[in-house]
Amino acid sequence: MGRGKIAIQRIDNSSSRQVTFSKRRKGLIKKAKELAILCDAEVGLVIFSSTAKLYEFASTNMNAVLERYNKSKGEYQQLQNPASEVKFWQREAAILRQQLEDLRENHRYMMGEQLYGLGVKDLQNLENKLEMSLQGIRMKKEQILTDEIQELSRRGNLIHQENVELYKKVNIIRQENSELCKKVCSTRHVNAESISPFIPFGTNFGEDLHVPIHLQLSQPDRQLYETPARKTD
Amino acid sequence: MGRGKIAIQRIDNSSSRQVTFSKRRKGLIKKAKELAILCDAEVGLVIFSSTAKLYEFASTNMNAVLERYNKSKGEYQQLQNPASEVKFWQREAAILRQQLEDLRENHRYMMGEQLYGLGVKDLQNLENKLEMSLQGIRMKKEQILTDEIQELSRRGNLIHQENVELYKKVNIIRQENSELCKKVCSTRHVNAESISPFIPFGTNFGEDLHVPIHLQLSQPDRQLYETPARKTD
DNA sequence: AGCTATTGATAAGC
DNA sequence: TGCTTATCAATAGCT
Repeated sequence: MGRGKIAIQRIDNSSSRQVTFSKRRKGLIKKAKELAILCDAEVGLVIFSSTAKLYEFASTNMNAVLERYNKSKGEYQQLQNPASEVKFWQREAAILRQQLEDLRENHRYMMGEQLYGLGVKDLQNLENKLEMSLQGIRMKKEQILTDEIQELSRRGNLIHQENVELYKKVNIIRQENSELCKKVCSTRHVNAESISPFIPFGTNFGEDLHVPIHLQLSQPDRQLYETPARKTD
Repeated sequence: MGRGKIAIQRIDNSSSRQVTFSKRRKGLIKKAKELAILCDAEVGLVIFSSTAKLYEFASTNMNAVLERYNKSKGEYQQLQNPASEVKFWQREAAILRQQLEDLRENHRYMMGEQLYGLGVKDLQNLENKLEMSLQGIRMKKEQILTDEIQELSRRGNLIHQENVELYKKVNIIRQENSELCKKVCSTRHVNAESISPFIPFGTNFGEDLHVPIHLQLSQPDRQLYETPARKTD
Protein backbone atom coordinates (compact mmCIF):
# COMPACT_ATOMS: atom_id res chain seq x y z
CA MET A 1 0.00 0.00 0.00
CA GLY A 2 1.75 2.99 -1.28
CA ARG A 3 2.59 4.60 -4.56
CA GLY A 4 3.88 1.30 -5.77
CA LYS A 5 4.21 -2.08 -4.22
CA ILE A 6 7.50 -3.27 -2.83
CA ALA A 7 8.92 -6.72 -2.49
CA ILE A 8 9.21 -7.94 1.08
CA GLN A 9 12.96 -8.11 1.35
CA ARG A 10 15.57 -6.13 3.21
CA ILE A 11 15.57 -2.53 1.96
CA ASP A 12 19.07 -1.84 0.78
CA ASN A 13 19.06 1.92 1.00
CA SER A 14 19.67 2.59 4.65
CA SER A 15 17.88 5.91 4.89
CA SER A 16 14.71 4.68 3.24
CA ARG A 17 14.98 1.59 5.43
CA GLN A 18 15.04 3.89 8.42
CA VAL A 19 12.02 5.84 7.18
CA THR A 20 10.06 2.68 6.47
CA PHE A 21 11.02 1.33 9.86
CA SER A 22 9.59 4.41 11.54
CA LYS A 23 6.35 4.30 9.62
CA ARG A 24 5.75 0.60 9.87
CA ARG A 25 6.77 0.38 13.50
CA LYS A 26 4.17 2.98 14.30
CA GLY A 27 1.59 1.12 12.23
CA LEU A 28 2.43 -2.20 13.83
CA ILE A 29 2.14 -0.86 17.35
CA LYS A 30 -1.15 0.80 16.51
CA LYS A 31 -2.51 -2.48 15.19
CA ALA A 32 -1.27 -4.38 18.21
CA LYS A 33 -3.05 -1.90 20.44
CA GLU A 34 -6.26 -2.21 18.43
CA LEU A 35 -6.16 -5.97 18.53
CA ALA A 36 -5.76 -5.91 22.29
CA ILE A 37 -8.66 -3.54 22.76
CA LEU A 38 -11.05 -4.93 20.15
CA CYS A 39 -10.55 -8.54 21.03
CA ASP A 40 -9.76 -8.27 24.67
CA ALA A 41 -6.38 -9.89 24.17
CA GLU A 42 -3.13 -9.46 26.02
CA VAL A 43 -0.40 -8.41 23.63
CA GLY A 44 3.31 -7.88 24.04
CA LEU A 45 5.48 -6.56 21.24
CA VAL A 46 9.23 -6.07 21.25
CA ILE A 47 11.09 -4.49 18.35
CA PHE A 48 14.80 -3.95 17.98
CA SER A 49 15.77 -1.69 15.11
CA SER A 50 18.75 -2.64 12.97
CA THR A 51 20.63 -0.07 15.05
CA ALA A 52 19.71 -2.06 18.18
CA LYS A 53 17.32 0.53 19.54
CA LEU A 54 14.48 -0.98 21.53
CA TYR A 55 10.81 -0.23 20.96
CA GLU A 56 8.10 -2.01 22.86
CA PHE A 57 4.39 -2.19 23.38
CA ALA A 58 2.39 -4.12 25.93
CA SER A 59 -1.35 -3.99 26.28
CA THR A 60 -1.02 -4.40 30.01
CA ASN A 61 2.55 -4.51 31.16
CA MET A 62 5.51 -6.14 29.50
CA ASN A 63 6.72 -8.04 32.53
CA ALA A 64 3.28 -9.50 33.04
CA VAL A 65 3.12 -10.57 29.42
CA LEU A 66 6.57 -12.13 29.46
CA GLU A 67 5.90 -13.90 32.70
CA ARG A 68 2.67 -15.27 31.34
CA TYR A 69 4.53 -16.28 28.20
CA ASN A 70 7.15 -18.16 30.11
CA LYS A 71 4.55 -19.83 32.25
CA SER A 72 2.56 -20.76 29.22
CA LYS A 73 5.66 -22.27 27.67
CA GLY A 74 6.47 -23.72 31.07
CA GLU A 75 9.80 -25.32 30.49
CA TYR A 76 12.01 -24.94 33.45
CA GLN A 77 14.63 -27.57 33.89
CA GLN A 78 17.44 -27.75 36.32
CA LEU A 79 20.94 -28.48 35.20
CA GLN A 80 24.17 -28.78 37.15
CA ASN A 81 27.43 -27.08 36.58
CA PRO A 82 25.83 -24.04 35.13
CA ALA A 83 28.56 -21.43 35.13
CA SER A 84 31.10 -23.03 32.83
CA GLU A 85 28.45 -24.70 30.77
CA VAL A 86 26.79 -21.39 30.06
CA LYS A 87 30.11 -20.02 28.94
CA PHE A 88 30.71 -22.96 26.69
CA TRP A 89 27.39 -22.66 24.97
CA GLN A 90 27.69 -18.93 24.68
CA ARG A 91 30.97 -19.33 22.90
CA GLU A 92 29.47 -21.99 20.71
CA ALA A 93 26.60 -19.70 19.82
CA ALA A 94 28.93 -16.81 19.12
CA ILE A 95 30.96 -18.91 16.73
CA LEU A 96 27.88 -20.15 14.94
CA ARG A 97 26.49 -16.65 14.73
CA GLN A 98 29.70 -15.43 13.16
CA GLN A 99 29.67 -18.21 10.59
CA LEU A 100 26.06 -17.46 9.87
CA GLU A 101 26.82 -13.79 9.38
CA ASP A 102 29.66 -14.54 7.01
CA LEU A 103 27.55 -16.91 5.03
CA ARG A 104 24.71 -14.40 4.90
CA GLU A 105 27.02 -11.75 3.57
CA ASN A 106 28.25 -14.15 0.98
CA HIS A 107 24.69 -15.03 0.14
CA ARG A 108 23.81 -11.38 -0.36
CA TYR A 109 26.72 -11.04 -2.72
CA MET A 110 25.56 -14.05 -4.63
CA MET A 111 22.08 -12.62 -4.84
CA GLY A 112 23.53 -9.45 -6.29
CA GLU A 113 22.57 -7.41 -3.26
CA GLN A 114 24.72 -5.09 -1.18
CA LEU A 115 27.56 -4.95 -3.62
CA TYR A 116 28.84 -1.63 -2.33
CA GLY A 117 32.03 -2.95 -0.76
CA LEU A 118 33.22 -4.89 -3.77
CA GLY A 119 35.75 -3.95 -6.40
CA VAL A 120 35.81 -4.86 -10.06
CA LYS A 121 37.93 -7.91 -9.40
CA ASP A 122 35.57 -9.24 -6.74
CA LEU A 123 32.62 -8.62 -9.00
CA GLN A 124 34.34 -10.42 -11.83
CA ASN A 125 35.01 -13.41 -9.59
CA LEU A 126 31.42 -13.40 -8.45
CA GLU A 127 30.23 -13.20 -12.02
CA ASN A 128 32.37 -16.15 -13.00
CA LYS A 129 31.12 -18.18 -10.07
CA LEU A 130 27.51 -17.49 -10.87
CA GLU A 131 28.12 -18.24 -14.51
CA MET A 132 29.54 -21.61 -13.55
CA SER A 133 26.62 -22.28 -11.26
CA LEU A 134 24.19 -21.37 -13.97
CA GLN A 135 25.88 -23.72 -16.34
CA GLY A 136 25.64 -26.56 -13.84
CA ILE A 137 22.02 -25.82 -13.08
CA ARG A 138 21.08 -25.63 -16.72
CA MET A 139 22.81 -28.89 -17.44
CA LYS A 140 20.97 -30.52 -14.59
CA LYS A 141 17.68 -29.10 -15.77
CA GLU A 142 18.21 -30.17 -19.31
CA GLN A 143 19.20 -33.60 -18.14
CA ILE A 144 15.96 -33.94 -16.22
CA LEU A 145 13.95 -32.74 -19.19
CA THR A 146 15.79 -35.05 -21.53
CA ASP A 147 15.17 -37.99 -19.24
CA GLU A 148 11.53 -37.10 -19.03
CA ILE A 149 11.26 -36.86 -22.78
CA GLN A 150 12.96 -40.18 -23.22
CA GLU A 151 10.59 -41.78 -20.77
CA LEU A 152 7.61 -40.28 -22.58
CA SER A 153 9.00 -41.44 -25.86
CA ARG A 154 9.47 -44.95 -24.51
CA ARG A 155 5.95 -45.07 -23.23
CA GLY A 156 4.69 -43.64 -26.48
CA ASN A 157 6.42 -46.39 -28.37
CA LEU A 158 4.91 -49.03 -26.14
CA ILE A 159 1.46 -47.62 -26.69
CA HIS A 160 2.10 -47.45 -30.38
CA GLN A 161 3.08 -51.11 -30.44
CA GLU A 162 -0.02 -51.96 -28.50
CA ASN A 163 -2.05 -50.06 -31.03
CA VAL A 164 -0.50 -51.94 -33.89
CA GLU A 165 -1.42 -55.18 -32.19
CA LEU A 166 -4.94 -53.97 -31.55
CA TYR A 167 -5.23 -52.83 -35.12
CA LYS A 168 -4.27 -56.26 -36.32
CA LYS A 169 -6.82 -57.86 -34.03
CA VAL A 170 -9.46 -55.45 -35.22
CA ASN A 171 -8.72 -56.31 -38.79
CA ILE A 172 -8.93 -59.98 -38.08
CA ILE A 173 -12.22 -59.58 -36.25
CA ARG A 174 -13.52 -57.35 -39.02
CA GLN A 175 -12.72 -60.02 -41.58
CA GLU A 176 -14.36 -62.67 -39.44
CA ASN A 177 -17.38 -60.43 -39.08
CA SER A 178 -17.68 -59.72 -42.76
CA GLU A 179 -17.45 -63.42 -43.46
CA LEU A 180 -20.11 -64.13 -40.86
CA CYS A 181 -22.23 -61.43 -42.46
CA LYS A 182 -21.94 -63.02 -45.82
CA LYS A 183 -23.01 -66.33 -44.35
CA VAL A 184 -25.94 -64.70 -42.57
CA CYS A 185 -26.94 -62.89 -45.75
CA SER A 186 -26.95 -65.90 -47.90
CA THR A 187 -28.78 -67.88 -45.19
CA ARG A 188 -31.43 -65.19 -44.71
CA HIS A 189 -31.79 -64.75 -48.43
CA VAL A 190 -32.94 -68.36 -48.59
CA ASN A 191 -35.25 -68.03 -45.52
CA ALA A 192 -37.07 -64.68 -45.77
CA GLU A 193 -36.66 -60.90 -46.19
CA SER A 194 -38.29 -59.99 -42.86
CA ILE A 195 -35.04 -59.08 -41.07
CA SER A 196 -33.61 -57.21 -44.02
CA PRO A 197 -32.66 -53.98 -42.04
CA PHE A 198 -29.97 -56.03 -40.32
CA ILE A 199 -27.99 -56.50 -43.48
CA PRO A 200 -26.96 -52.90 -44.22
CA PHE A 201 -26.31 -52.34 -40.51
CA GLY A 202 -23.91 -55.22 -40.40
CA THR A 203 -22.12 -54.11 -43.53
CA ASN A 204 -21.86 -50.56 -42.32
CA PHE A 205 -20.49 -51.70 -38.99
CA GLY A 206 -17.63 -53.40 -40.71
CA GLU A 207 -16.73 -50.36 -42.77
CA ASP A 208 -17.09 -47.96 -39.87
CA LEU A 209 -14.80 -50.14 -37.86
CA HIS A 210 -12.15 -50.08 -40.47
CA VAL A 211 -11.69 -46.37 -40.91
CA PRO A 212 -12.25 -44.63 -37.58
CA ILE A 213 -10.50 -47.23 -35.47
CA HIS A 214 -7.38 -46.71 -37.46
CA LEU A 215 -7.56 -42.98 -37.04
CA GLN A 216 -8.58 -42.86 -33.44
CA LEU A 217 -6.06 -45.26 -32.02
CA SER A 218 -3.11 -44.47 -34.12
CA GLN A 219 -3.24 -40.72 -34.60
CA PRO A 220 -3.49 -39.31 -31.06
CA ASP A 221 -0.88 -41.74 -29.94
CA ARG A 222 1.48 -40.50 -32.58
CA GLN A 223 1.05 -36.98 -31.30
CA LEU A 224 1.76 -38.06 -27.77
CA TYR A 225 5.15 -39.50 -28.31
CA GLU A 226 6.35 -37.87 -31.46
CA THR A 227 5.91 -34.20 -30.81
CA PRO A 228 8.09 -33.97 -27.69
CA ALA A 229 10.64 -36.60 -28.55
CA ARG A 230 11.29 -36.25 -32.25
CA LYS A 231 13.01 -39.57 -32.16
CA THR A 232 10.64 -42.14 -33.59
CA ASP A 233 10.33 -42.55 -37.36
CA MET B 1 -10.84 -0.85 6.41
CA GLY B 2 -13.85 -2.93 5.80
CA ARG B 3 -17.44 -2.51 4.78
CA GLY B 4 -17.75 0.09 7.44
CA LYS B 5 -15.46 1.54 10.03
CA ILE B 6 -15.66 0.37 13.60
CA ALA B 7 -14.86 2.11 16.82
CA ILE B 8 -11.81 0.83 18.62
CA GLN B 9 -13.44 -0.63 21.67
CA ARG B 10 -14.05 -4.11 22.95
CA ILE B 11 -16.31 -5.97 20.53
CA ASP B 12 -19.29 -7.07 22.57
CA ASN B 13 -20.51 -9.89 20.40
CA SER B 14 -18.26 -12.74 21.34
CA SER B 15 -18.34 -14.62 18.06
CA SER B 16 -17.56 -11.60 15.94
CA ARG B 17 -14.87 -10.73 18.46
CA GLN B 18 -13.43 -14.17 17.83
CA VAL B 19 -13.58 -13.70 14.06
CA THR B 20 -11.98 -10.30 14.25
CA PHE B 21 -9.32 -11.69 16.55
CA SER B 22 -8.41 -14.33 14.00
CA LYS B 23 -8.21 -11.91 11.12
CA ARG B 24 -6.38 -9.17 12.91
CA ARG B 25 -3.99 -11.53 14.62
CA LYS B 26 -3.02 -12.89 11.25
CA GLY B 27 -2.63 -9.37 9.86
CA LEU B 28 -0.58 -8.24 12.82
CA ILE B 29 1.80 -11.16 12.57
CA LYS B 30 2.17 -10.60 8.85
CA LYS B 31 3.06 -6.98 9.44
CA ALA B 32 5.49 -7.85 12.18
CA LYS B 33 7.18 -10.26 9.84
CA GLU B 34 7.35 -7.66 7.08
CA LEU B 35 8.81 -5.07 9.41
CA ALA B 36 11.50 -7.50 10.49
CA ILE B 37 12.44 -8.37 6.94
CA LEU B 38 12.13 -4.96 5.34
CA CYS B 39 13.93 -3.07 8.05
CA ASP B 40 16.29 -5.73 9.28
CA ALA B 41 14.76 -5.51 12.75
CA GLU B 42 14.40 -8.16 15.42
CA VAL B 43 10.77 -8.49 16.41
CA GLY B 44 9.03 -10.52 19.07
CA LEU B 45 5.27 -10.63 19.40
CA VAL B 46 3.23 -12.42 22.04
CA ILE B 47 -0.57 -12.54 21.92
CA PHE B 48 -2.93 -14.12 24.40
CA SER B 49 -6.48 -14.43 23.19
CA SER B 50 -9.31 -13.62 25.56
CA THR B 51 -9.58 -17.38 25.95
CA ALA B 52 -5.94 -17.45 27.13
CA LYS B 53 -4.65 -19.21 24.05
CA LEU B 54 -1.08 -18.22 23.18
CA TYR B 55 0.02 -17.04 19.75
CA GLU B 56 3.53 -15.86 19.11
CA PHE B 57 5.84 -14.61 16.42
CA ALA B 58 9.55 -13.96 16.53
CA SER B 59 11.65 -12.85 13.59
CA THR B 60 14.56 -14.87 14.88
CA ASN B 61 13.68 -16.82 17.99
CA MET B 62 11.55 -15.80 20.89
CA ASN B 63 14.07 -16.69 23.56
CA ALA B 64 16.69 -14.62 21.84
CA VAL B 65 14.33 -11.67 21.61
CA LEU B 66 13.28 -11.90 25.24
CA GLU B 67 16.83 -12.34 26.38
CA ARG B 68 17.84 -9.31 24.41
CA TYR B 69 14.88 -7.42 25.77
CA ASN B 70 15.80 -8.25 29.32
CA LYS B 71 19.40 -7.29 28.75
CA SER B 72 18.36 -4.09 27.07
CA LYS B 73 16.14 -3.28 30.01
CA GLY B 74 18.80 -4.39 32.42
CA GLU B 75 16.36 -6.44 34.40
CA TYR B 76 17.60 -9.92 34.27
CA GLN B 77 16.63 -10.65 37.80
CA GLN B 78 13.06 -11.51 36.96
CA LEU B 79 13.76 -14.64 34.93
CA GLN B 80 16.67 -16.58 33.60
CA ASN B 81 18.11 -18.53 36.46
CA PRO B 82 21.45 -20.06 35.46
CA ALA B 83 20.04 -23.49 34.76
CA SER B 84 17.49 -22.29 32.26
CA GLU B 85 20.19 -20.10 30.82
CA VAL B 86 22.17 -23.15 29.83
CA LYS B 87 19.09 -24.51 28.22
CA PHE B 88 18.55 -21.23 26.45
CA TRP B 89 22.02 -21.18 25.00
CA GLN B 90 21.78 -24.78 23.94
CA ARG B 91 18.58 -24.03 22.10
CA GLU B 92 20.17 -20.93 20.66
CA ALA B 93 23.10 -22.95 19.37
CA ALA B 94 20.78 -25.57 17.92
CA ILE B 95 18.75 -22.93 16.13
CA LEU B 96 21.85 -21.25 14.79
CA ARG B 97 23.22 -24.56 13.65
CA GLN B 98 19.99 -25.27 11.85
CA GLN B 99 19.98 -21.88 10.16
CA LEU B 100 23.57 -22.37 9.18
CA GLU B 101 22.75 -25.74 7.68
CA ASP B 102 19.81 -24.34 5.75
CA LEU B 103 21.87 -21.49 4.45
CA ARG B 104 24.68 -23.84 3.50
CA GLU B 105 22.31 -26.01 1.56
CA ASN B 106 20.96 -22.96 -0.17
CA HIS B 107 24.50 -21.87 -0.90
CA ARG B 108 25.25 -25.23 -2.43
CA TYR B 109 22.26 -24.87 -4.66
CA MET B 110 23.36 -21.43 -5.69
CA MET B 111 26.79 -22.75 -6.47
CA GLY B 112 25.21 -25.35 -8.70
CA GLU B 113 26.29 -28.17 -6.42
CA GLN B 114 24.24 -30.98 -4.94
CA LEU B 115 21.25 -30.42 -7.14
CA TYR B 116 19.97 -33.95 -6.76
CA GLY B 117 16.92 -33.13 -4.72
CA LEU B 118 15.60 -30.41 -7.02
CA GLY B 119 12.93 -30.61 -9.67
CA VAL B 120 12.73 -28.72 -12.92
CA LYS B 121 10.70 -25.97 -11.34
CA ASP B 122 13.20 -25.45 -8.52
CA LEU B 123 16.01 -25.41 -11.00
CA GLN B 124 14.20 -22.89 -13.14
CA ASN B 125 13.66 -20.66 -10.12
CA LEU B 126 17.30 -20.98 -9.19
CA GLU B 127 18.32 -20.17 -12.72
CA ASN B 128 16.16 -17.06 -12.73
CA LYS B 129 17.55 -15.94 -9.40
CA LEU B 130 21.12 -16.37 -10.55
CA GLU B 131 20.34 -14.64 -13.79
CA MET B 132 18.99 -11.67 -11.87
CA SER B 133 22.02 -11.66 -9.61
CA LEU B 134 24.33 -11.76 -12.58
CA GLN B 135 22.54 -8.86 -14.12
CA GLY B 136 22.90 -6.82 -10.94
CA ILE B 137 26.54 -7.72 -10.59
CA ARG B 138 27.31 -6.89 -14.17
CA MET B 139 25.55 -3.57 -13.88
CA LYS B 140 27.54 -2.78 -10.77
CA LYS B 141 30.76 -3.77 -12.45
CA GLU B 142 30.06 -1.77 -15.54
CA GLN B 143 29.15 1.19 -13.44
CA ILE B 144 32.47 1.03 -11.65
CA LEU B 145 34.34 0.72 -14.92
CA THR B 146 32.37 3.56 -16.45
CA ASP B 147 33.09 5.77 -13.48
CA GLU B 148 36.76 4.91 -13.68
CA ILE B 149 36.85 5.71 -17.36
CA GLN B 150 35.12 8.99 -16.83
CA GLU B 151 37.59 9.92 -14.15
CA LEU B 152 40.49 9.02 -16.40
CA SER B 153 38.95 10.99 -19.20
CA ARG B 154 38.52 13.98 -16.95
CA ARG B 155 42.12 13.83 -15.81
CA GLY B 156 43.23 13.35 -19.39
CA ASN B 157 41.42 16.46 -20.41
CA LEU B 158 43.00 18.44 -17.63
CA ILE B 159 46.45 17.28 -18.65
CA HIS B 160 45.71 18.08 -22.24
CA GLN B 161 44.67 21.60 -21.29
CA GLU B 162 47.83 21.96 -19.28
CA ASN B 163 49.80 20.84 -22.29
CA VAL B 164 48.15 23.34 -24.53
CA GLU B 165 49.06 26.06 -22.09
CA LEU B 166 52.61 24.80 -21.86
CA TYR B 167 52.86 24.62 -25.62
CA LYS B 168 51.78 28.23 -25.90
CA LYS B 169 54.32 29.26 -23.31
CA VAL B 170 57.00 27.30 -25.10
CA ASN B 171 56.14 28.99 -28.37
CA ILE B 172 56.28 32.38 -26.76
CA ILE B 173 59.60 31.61 -25.13
CA ARG B 174 60.90 30.17 -28.38
CA GLN B 175 59.97 33.35 -30.20
CA GLU B 176 61.60 35.44 -27.50
CA ASN B 177 64.65 33.24 -27.75
CA SER B 178 64.90 33.47 -31.48
CA GLU B 179 64.55 37.23 -31.28
CA LEU B 180 67.21 37.31 -28.62
CA CYS B 181 69.34 35.12 -30.85
CA LYS B 182 68.96 37.46 -33.74
CA LYS B 183 69.96 40.34 -31.54
CA VAL B 184 72.93 38.39 -30.24
CA CYS B 185 73.85 37.36 -33.76
CA SER B 186 73.79 40.80 -35.18
CA THR B 187 75.65 42.13 -32.15
CA ARG B 188 78.29 39.44 -32.41
CA HIS B 189 78.49 39.85 -36.15
CA VAL B 190 79.53 43.42 -35.56
CA ASN B 191 82.00 42.49 -32.81
CA ALA B 192 83.77 39.37 -34.02
CA GLU B 193 83.39 35.83 -35.49
CA SER B 194 85.19 34.07 -32.67
CA ILE B 195 82.04 32.70 -30.99
CA SER B 196 80.50 31.59 -34.29
CA PRO B 197 79.65 27.97 -33.11
CA PHE B 198 77.09 29.54 -30.84
CA ILE B 199 74.93 30.84 -33.66
CA PRO B 200 73.85 27.54 -35.27
CA PHE B 201 73.38 26.00 -31.90
CA GLY B 202 70.98 28.69 -30.90
CA THR B 203 69.04 28.35 -34.13
CA ASN B 204 68.90 24.60 -33.82
CA PHE B 205 67.68 24.86 -30.32
CA GLY B 206 64.68 26.85 -31.46
CA GLU B 207 63.77 24.35 -34.16
CA ASP B 208 64.33 21.34 -31.96
CA LEU B 209 62.09 22.86 -29.41
CA HIS B 210 59.33 23.40 -31.87
CA VAL B 211 58.91 19.89 -33.23
CA PRO B 212 59.63 17.33 -30.51
CA ILE B 213 57.92 19.24 -27.75
CA HIS B 214 54.75 19.21 -29.74
CA LEU B 215 54.96 15.48 -30.34
CA GLN B 216 56.09 14.41 -26.93
CA LEU B 217 53.63 16.34 -24.87
CA SER B 218 50.62 16.20 -27.06
CA GLN B 219 50.64 12.71 -28.50
CA PRO B 220 50.87 10.43 -25.47
CA ASP B 221 48.35 12.58 -23.73
CA ARG B 222 45.91 12.17 -26.58
CA GLN B 223 46.26 8.42 -26.33
CA LEU B 224 45.67 8.53 -22.64
CA TYR B 225 42.31 10.18 -22.72
CA GLU B 226 40.97 9.47 -26.15
CA THR B 227 41.28 5.73 -26.46
CA PRO B 228 39.22 4.79 -23.43
CA ALA B 229 36.69 7.59 -23.43
CA ARG B 230 35.99 8.39 -27.08
CA LYS B 231 34.56 11.69 -26.04
CA THR B 232 37.01 14.37 -27.02
CA ASP B 233 37.18 15.60 -30.68
C1' DA C 1 7.96 15.91 8.28
C1' DG C 2 3.82 16.17 5.30
C1' DC C 3 1.17 14.88 0.93
C1' DT C 4 -1.49 11.65 -2.18
C1' DA C 5 -1.84 7.80 -5.29
C1' DT C 6 -1.95 3.14 -4.52
C1' DT C 7 -1.91 -1.02 -2.42
C1' DG C 8 -3.28 -3.67 1.49
C1' DA C 9 -6.22 -4.95 5.34
C1' DT C 10 -10.48 -6.08 6.84
C1' DA C 11 -15.83 -5.59 8.18
C1' DA C 12 -19.81 -7.71 6.48
C1' DG C 13 -22.04 -11.26 4.60
C1' DC C 14 -22.52 -16.13 3.13
C1' DT D 1 -13.11 -21.33 9.03
C1' DG D 2 -12.80 -19.74 4.33
C1' DC D 3 -14.04 -16.88 0.49
C1' DT D 4 -15.72 -12.54 -1.71
C1' DT D 5 -16.45 -7.70 -2.02
C1' DA D 6 -16.95 -2.98 -0.75
C1' DT D 7 -14.52 0.20 2.03
C1' DC D 8 -11.36 2.17 4.93
C1' DA D 9 -6.44 2.41 6.44
C1' DA D 10 -1.56 2.08 5.81
C1' DT D 11 2.14 3.48 3.41
C1' DA D 12 5.71 4.08 -0.84
C1' DG D 13 7.55 7.51 -3.29
C1' DC D 14 8.09 12.44 -3.50
C1' DT D 15 8.78 16.98 -2.05
